[in-house]
Amino acid sequence: MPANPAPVSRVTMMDVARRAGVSQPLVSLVIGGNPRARVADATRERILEAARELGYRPNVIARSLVRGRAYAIGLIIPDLSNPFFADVVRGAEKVAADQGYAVLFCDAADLGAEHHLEALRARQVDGVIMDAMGAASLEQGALAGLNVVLIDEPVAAFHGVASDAVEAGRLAARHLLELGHRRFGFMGPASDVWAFRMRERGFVQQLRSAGIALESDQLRRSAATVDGGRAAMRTLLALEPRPSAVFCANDLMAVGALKACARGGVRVPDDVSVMGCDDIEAARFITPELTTITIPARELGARAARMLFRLLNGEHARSTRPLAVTLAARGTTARAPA
Amino acid sequence: MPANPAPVSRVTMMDVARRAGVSQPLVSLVIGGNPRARVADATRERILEAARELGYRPNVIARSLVRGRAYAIGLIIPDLSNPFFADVVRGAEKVAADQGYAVLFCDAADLGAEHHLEALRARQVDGVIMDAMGAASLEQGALAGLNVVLIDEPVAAFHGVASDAVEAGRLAARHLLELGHRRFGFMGPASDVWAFRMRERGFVQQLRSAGIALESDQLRRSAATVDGGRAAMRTLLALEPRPSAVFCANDLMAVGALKACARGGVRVPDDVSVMGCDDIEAARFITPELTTITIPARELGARAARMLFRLLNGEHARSTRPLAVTLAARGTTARAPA
DNA sequence: TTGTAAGCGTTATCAG
DNA sequence: CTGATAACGCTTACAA
Repeated sequence: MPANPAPVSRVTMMDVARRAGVSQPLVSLVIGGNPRARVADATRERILEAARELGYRPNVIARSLVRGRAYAIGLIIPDLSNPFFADVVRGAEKVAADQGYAVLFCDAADLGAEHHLEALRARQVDGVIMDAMGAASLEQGALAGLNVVLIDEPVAAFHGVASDAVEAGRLAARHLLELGHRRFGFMGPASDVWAFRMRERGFVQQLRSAGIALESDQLRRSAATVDGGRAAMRTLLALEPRPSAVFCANDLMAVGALKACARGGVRVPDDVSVMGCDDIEAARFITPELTTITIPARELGARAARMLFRLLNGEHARSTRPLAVTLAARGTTARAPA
Repeated sequence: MPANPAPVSRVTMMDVARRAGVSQPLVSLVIGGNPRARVADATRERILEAARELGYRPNVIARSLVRGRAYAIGLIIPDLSNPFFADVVRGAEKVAADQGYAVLFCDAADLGAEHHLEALRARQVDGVIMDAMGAASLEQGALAGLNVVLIDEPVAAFHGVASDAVEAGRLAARHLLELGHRRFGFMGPASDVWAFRMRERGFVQQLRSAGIALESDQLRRSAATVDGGRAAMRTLLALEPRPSAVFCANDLMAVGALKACARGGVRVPDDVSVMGCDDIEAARFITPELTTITIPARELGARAARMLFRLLNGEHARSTRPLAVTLAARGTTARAPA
């Protein structure tokens, strides 16, 4: 059995200083790599060597305390089991790691955003990235005084990056219309998550401008999960007349919808066309591959991180325009049946 | 546009002390919640109220410095785009958050484990969880002096938790044998990741004890991804005679294998049975649903975290036996064709 | 060029 | 019970 807890780093600047026969602050000067530090080359060498021999590693905590910067950011997402958010995390983590920042990962599925925000505050994080967490509905002041970048949830009071969710809905509608569909269905969660609302809006708008109105029974509210999609599709399939094309608020729902079709003996895309939104990797696992709207999840995370760092550096973090989304026409959509 | 960087927490214990008319250390005593702190009820109340009014929040960084504990752990995984690891992360994060620990998330896909370990060290993390990162092949000393818990990679020198990977392979073989298959294929990555090696070993062993040997051409080396699986399956299908059952080292490969079958006009499971391993959620997205071995990813992460905390508390972290894996017999396997 | 002194926000150890 | 006083490891003036 391995040995027990060992202190991580016992070697301090003081140790290095003693070994090199200099004062501790001088070590700080050299190690800190301050470019304009004028230290005799000989001493510098001596210090660096002493540090190397001792295996010295700077203590970020101590540095944080004195500099008032934690060199860490918080990242809160609704649920890592949705691959879409996993990509957002990857994008943000990469950028942060490149900058030498740590990412304090928080999944709000269990503990709730407020709780995590409290914890992040206590850790003095330099900023927080939140994805689709209903920032508007957070307890008053949960975000006060924090450097925040919101993903896919434009709120005037905060910085943020977003995908072009309305366009996502429009693209879906356009694609389906072009295939000759005239009778539609839509499914999305009841929650007030911005991206879902906008996707729906874009979809409905585009249909309307083609002279097609959606009755309320063509518009199903259900959880944004596979099970939710399955349930919603069942009721949609029971409609009379039955929609020939269905747009799902995200890919997980679309997968559920497909399952419901398979179970109900409804052929996709021959009898009914199904579209998702997000373009998670699994969209191409299924057969036929899922027609969907590609949302650049990784880029969303990466941009949010970049924007946050710009903020932290006092640069003007101009809010960029929505990230472009694109149609990924694949196998679950086809011309409307005659 | 929102306002610029604001210091996170300006209120210190000193402020609270002044407001309550007591000394700062006394505030620490009260706030620290030390149960055996004998403080006059009146003063305690006064302090707590002052803290509330000022909106005081403890500064974890300062506490960390003096206590020599960061109350944070590092979590390094190979690649978050594999949903299996996302589940591991979820499990570990939940446990850590419950304990008031922060999780410094590190994806080794881009920067490499060594780099992240260095960064985690500098942050004085109390411990590190690593999943399938080839700890054995890490640069000498990269883990030295760190409290480490390894997932799915038993190394004598470190604590760890693992799934029963050999049994996973055996279960797959047994299932396929029971279905009457006699001619097999296996695909796995060339890397020396423990879990993959053991899955293969269990599979091969079980077949051998049934009197069946695998020729080298029935054993394909390929990346543990969808593309890798597709490529491997292509060559497997070209074999003469062709295997009637194929076990893939993980679900992503199996998905790729399925794609290759579809493309090659090979019916699953009628012509050939395909099995995966992991049981990621997407295993049930496809049709027919993927027969696979369920590896309790979340539990793996959760246990690793629990074990790490036991370690940190100086408790004897008994290494538990491998986590049980189970067969999930679904639609991609069937009786061997006549 | 280098050393001294002060302080970041806490906790912990002692005397009063 | 309470309150100085001294760390924790580092950065940053300011002296020498």
